[in-house]
Amino acid sequence: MALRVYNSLTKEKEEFIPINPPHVGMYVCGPTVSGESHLGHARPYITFDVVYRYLLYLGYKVRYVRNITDAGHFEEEGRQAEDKISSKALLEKVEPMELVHKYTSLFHWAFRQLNTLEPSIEPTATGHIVEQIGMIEQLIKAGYAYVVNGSVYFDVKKYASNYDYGKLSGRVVDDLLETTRELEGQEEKRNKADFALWKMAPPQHIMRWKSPWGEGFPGWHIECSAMATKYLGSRFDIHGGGMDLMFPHHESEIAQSTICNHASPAKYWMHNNMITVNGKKMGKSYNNQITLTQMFSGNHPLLTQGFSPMVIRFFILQTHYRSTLDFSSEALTAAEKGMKRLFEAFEVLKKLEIPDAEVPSDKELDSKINKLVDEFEEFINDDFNTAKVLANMFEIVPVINSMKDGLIKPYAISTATFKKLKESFTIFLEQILGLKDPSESSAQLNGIIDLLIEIRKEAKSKKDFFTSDKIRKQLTELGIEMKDEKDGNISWSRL
RNA sequence: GGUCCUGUGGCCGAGUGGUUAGGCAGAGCUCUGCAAAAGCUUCCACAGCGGUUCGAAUCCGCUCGGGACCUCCA
Repeated sequence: MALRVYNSLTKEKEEFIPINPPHVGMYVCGPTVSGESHLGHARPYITFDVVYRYLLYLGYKVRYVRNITDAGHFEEEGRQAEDKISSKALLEKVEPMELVHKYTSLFHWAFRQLNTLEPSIEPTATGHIVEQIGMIEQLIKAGYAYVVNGSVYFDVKKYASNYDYGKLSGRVVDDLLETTRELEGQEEKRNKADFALWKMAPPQHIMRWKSPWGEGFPGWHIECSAMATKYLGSRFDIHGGGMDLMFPHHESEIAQSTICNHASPAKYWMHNNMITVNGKKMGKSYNNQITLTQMFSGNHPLLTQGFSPMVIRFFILQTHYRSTLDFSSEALTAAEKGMKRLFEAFEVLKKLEIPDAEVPSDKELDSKINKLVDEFEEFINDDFNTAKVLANMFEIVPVINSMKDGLIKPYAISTATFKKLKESFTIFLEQILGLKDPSESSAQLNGIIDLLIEIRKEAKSKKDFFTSDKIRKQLTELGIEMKDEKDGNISWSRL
C-alpha cells in the first residue's frame, strides 16, 4: 500500500509520488527566534520529524529544509514598522544577534530533547538577504511588485487577475480587497490585500540592510520563498507548517514563487493543527503559552508536574496531526502512564526469545499479531496516522506481557511472526515515531541494581522479608520500583 | 461581519455507513509473604432535532455549543 498524504492545496488525500524520485524536497517553516519555543511549537516539528523519518525509512533521499527566522517581521504591518527582534532587544538592552543566538540555541536544545532529527539544511533569514532582494527585483521586473517610499509591495490584485490567489487558504480575493482590516500605513499600498516584500527601516530600527530601495528589512513571506527556491528548486515535494500559517503566509509564498519560478512551489502542502489550552489555541495572542523548558520542569501554574520530552512527543503522536489537541496536565499524566507501560512491554519484547516453531499452536493469535503488525505500515501510510499505530502497539502489549509470564505458550505464534513483531515494533517505535525510553540508564546503575536484586532474591528465599522490604522501600524512595515477577525474577523500572 | 473547521463515555483521543479503537481513571477477579506490576472481565459514548438508508458517530438539513483564519502566530 502506497503512502497517501492529505494535500491542503487540493483538500484531498493523494498518493505521494515524488517529483524526482528517489529524491524528496521538503520545506517546513521554522521558528522565529525572538523568544522561547512553547508546547505549540512542538507540534509541527514533531509532526514533520515523523514525516521525514518515514520518508527516509521508505528509502527516499530527503533534503529537509527548515529555516530559522532571525530577521523578524514587523509586529503589525504598517502600524508599527518595527522589527520584532529589535524591539525586544531594545527592551532587554542586548544586541539582536545575542537574542537570536540565545533562542536558537535553546530551540536546538529543546528539540534535541524531543528527539527530532536535524534538518538537512537550516538556513537563516539574515543569511539570505541577498537572495530575498534578488527575488523582489524579479517580482518588480515582472510587474507584480511596486516601490513606494523605500518599501516594496506585492500587487495581489494584479496577481489574482492571472492566477488563483486564495486557492490554498480558500480566500476570495474580492473579499480580501474589501475586508482587510484598516491599518496605518495602508495608504502606501495600491490595495489593502497587498503585502510587503521589503519595508523601509525607520531610524530606530536596529536590523537593517542596504537594498536598491534604501535601507530596510525583508517582509515576512519572502524569506521562505527565497530559501526554499535556493535549496529545493522552483518545484519541490512537500511544504509543511502550522495551519495558522496558511493565510497569508503560505498563500503569499505561492504567489511569489509562482511569478519568480513560473511554477507553484510545492506539490503537497501539509498543515498540522493547533495545540489548545481549554479549547483555545496556545499562542502569543492568548497569553497562554507554556514554554518547553516549563513543560520539562513543571514550573508553570497549569502543570502539576514536569513531563519528560518523550512524554510530550508521545502525547502529540497519540493524536492525528490534523486534529486539534487539547492540552491539560491530566492528559499529559495519562500519556505518561501509558507510555511507561508501552516501553516496559517493549523492553520485555526486546529480550524475549521463543523456541523455533514453524507452525503456531494458536493460529488465531498468530494471525491477529500479523494483522496488528501489518497495520503499522497501513496506518502510517494513511496520512501519517500515528494514533492508530500506537493503538495497535497497545493491543500487542498484553500479548507480550503474557508471553513473558507464560500465560501464552512460547510456541503459540510462529517464529516468523515473532521475528516480524520484534522487528516492526522496534522500527516503528524507535525509528519512525522517534520514541525512546526516557528511563534508559547507565551500565553502572544497571550493575548496581542487579546486585541489589541478587541480594533481595537471597533474602526472599530465606524469608528474610525485613531485608527484602527494606531494599524495595529504599529504592522506591529513590524513584526506582522493584517488581516481583511470577517466576521469582525481579524486574525494575523508574517511577 | 466573511471564510472554514469542529462537538465522541470522568479526562485525552481514533474512527473509510453495518464489526472492540486505543490510552488514563473507575469496578470485579486471578496471581502474590506483603506491595507493585501484569493478566482476565467489566461500567460509561457518539450535542439536540429531523431526513436519506435495510442499517448512521460516520451522509444531508436545521438548532445550539466550541474553535481557527481574515493581523504577528507552529
